[in-house]
Order: sequence, then C-alpha cells, then structure tokens
Amino acid sequence: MTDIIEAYLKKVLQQQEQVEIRRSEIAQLFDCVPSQINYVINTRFTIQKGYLVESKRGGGGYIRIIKVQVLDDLDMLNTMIEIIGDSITEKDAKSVVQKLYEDDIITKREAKLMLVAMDKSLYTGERVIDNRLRSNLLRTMLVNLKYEEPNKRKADHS
Amino acid sequence: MTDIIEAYLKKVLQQQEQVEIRRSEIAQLFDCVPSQINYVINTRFTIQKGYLVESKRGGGGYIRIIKVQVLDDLDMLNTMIEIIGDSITEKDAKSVVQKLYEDDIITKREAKLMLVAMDKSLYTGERVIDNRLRSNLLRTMLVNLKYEEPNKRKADHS
DNA sequence: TGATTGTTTGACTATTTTTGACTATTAATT
DNA sequence: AATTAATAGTCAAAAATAGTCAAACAATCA
Repeated sequence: MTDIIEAYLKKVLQQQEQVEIRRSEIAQLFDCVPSQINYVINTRFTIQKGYLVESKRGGGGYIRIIKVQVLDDLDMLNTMIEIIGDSITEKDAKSVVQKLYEDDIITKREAKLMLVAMDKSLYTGERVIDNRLRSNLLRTMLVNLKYEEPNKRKADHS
Repeated sequence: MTDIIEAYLKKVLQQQEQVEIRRSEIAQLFDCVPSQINYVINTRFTIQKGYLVESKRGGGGYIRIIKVQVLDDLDMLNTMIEIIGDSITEKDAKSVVQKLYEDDIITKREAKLMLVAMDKSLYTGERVIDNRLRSNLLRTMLVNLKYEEPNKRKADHS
C-alpha cells in the first residue's frame, strides 16, 4: 500500500514541480486510513530524498509535496552537505547517496562505494558516535566531489 | 530440501536476472520452516557465488536475489583484500588505494572518495579501533568492486 | 567409529507497515 | 467572541513480514 501511494505521488511529480492533495481524499482513493498518508510522506518524501512538504489543517486544508530545486551539481552537493549536518543515520545517509545517483551526480560505482561506507555494520555500534562518524565521512566525500572533475580513468588519454 | 529449494530458485534465475520471493510463501510451497529459506540463501546464494541478496521486513516484505557479474581485476582485488586483513593503518590503506588507481582498477574520483574514507581524522582517535574500522571499510569497498549488477533501471518512478 | 561438517527446526528478535484513538490547527458559523 | 466543523498530525499498539542463533539431527570423512 505504501509503495502504491508513493508511486502514485511520484508519477504526478514527474509531470509537475509539486503536488497538492487533500489527505482524506487520497486515503479514500486507496482505501486506507488517513494517517497512512502521513506514513508515506514521512518515510518516502523526506528532505534527504529531495522533497519538501507543507501542509495546512482546517477547512480547505492540504498537504503539498515539493521537489527541491537546485541550480546545478554544485548547488546540489552544497544542499546535501547542509542536510547531512554533523550527524546522520544510516537510512538518511543512504537516501542522500541514492539521490545523488539518481540525479547523475555520481556514478553507480561511486554510489556503491559510498553506500558501503554508510553501512551501520562498519561502525562501532554506538549510535551517537556512529552517526557523527558517518556524517564526517559522507560530508568530506561530498566536499571532495565539489572540487573533482567528473570521471576520468587515469589511462584514458582521450 | 536445501538442494530442492536451491534448484527451484536457480531455475527461475535462468530465465530472469533476479527473483523476488515472499519467504513464508516459499516455505509453505516446500513445506519447511521459513528460516530454512535463510539457510539456503546463506549457503547457496552468496556474493562469492555471484548473487546479491536484498530484503525487506514488515508488510509487503520480500527477499530478492540478483545475479551479478564477476568483473575482471579479480586477482588484484583479491590480493589487496588479503593484504588489508582485519586491521590497516592510514598509510597502508592509502597505498592500497593508490595502487588500485595506478593499475586503472578505479577512477580518480573513486580513488579520491576512498582516500577520504581512509583518513585518520575521520575516525575515533583510538588507534586500534580505527585500524579495524578502516580495514572493514576498505575491504568491503573492494569486495563491492568485484561485482556488478546487470542493467538495473535507474530512477524509474512510474 | 568417532569427529567433523552440513541441514533442519523453532524460539526469539528486528524491522516495516497498518490502524485507530486522540490531539492540534484553521476556517466557518452563530 | 465563542462554538462548531473540517481538516491534518502524533503516537503507540497490532500485524506482517524477515533475520539470528543454537540445539538437534544427519551425513560424510579419516
């Protein structure tokens, strides 16, 4: 169900910059409880995944999902670096890497390397420490990408 | 039993690049306990044998087995993985990365990302712990470089 | 045959999703 | 202004999955 609602909203977002819904209507459409919509939004439309969400209650209330717009790769990297902050969970970190891959800022191999580096199992097991270590690592990686020319093999003298 | 389930999954994988199952369904199909499926997967669908496994718990959960292609450069990577062992200093780790770059096994960007991840300043400050963390990270990265998934569609949110 | 290795089982744990009761906010009506 | 209606948000319990681990059992090896 979550996946279906997510797919529906993303499809609309392929055409548009943002989408505005009435929570109860979508819940009815998919025959689920209204709070399911909140669950979808909280788990699938996070800032790490590149979305902003606004809402209003009361009569004429709505939920609006907005795709975060960036100018270029550099802007995206800077935005992500801000989002990372000085602590980040495994899940959020992986969302960030995934987003960079989807936006063609990093290659699949680079994404894999970075994803591996975000994995919980590599760290100490102390949640607070790990989230700090992870944010240091990811942030430094992204800072590096800012100053790096895109992909070139050393022997590729083309 | 293990052999039968293995054969079943491999047969499906002859037709497809990947297979997605619901653990309890397969267990029912073969009249065994669900954890038997984990055993099959852990013993027969390892990365060394050319398979990648992903899963999700909870509602709509699944286990997905993906065929991967073993890449060239295996020997070099395997050698490096051995060298790394379960503890490695910053200096040695950086040498390993440098060597991979010089041998054209990784790109400059990849090298930079990996070098960043080896840097002492990112870790806890406890030498023994850091060397262990670093080796875990570098080793896992190299293991990942050995395999490649077949044409996974990217960002297809339709 | 005794030791070793591989398989099966199930109790317990971990994760993710679904649900609904209760709360908070805003707009409309009195 | 106060009250009521119409929204959306929160939170925790329940349900629906998958994972782990060790004990029991089976097969194979020396």
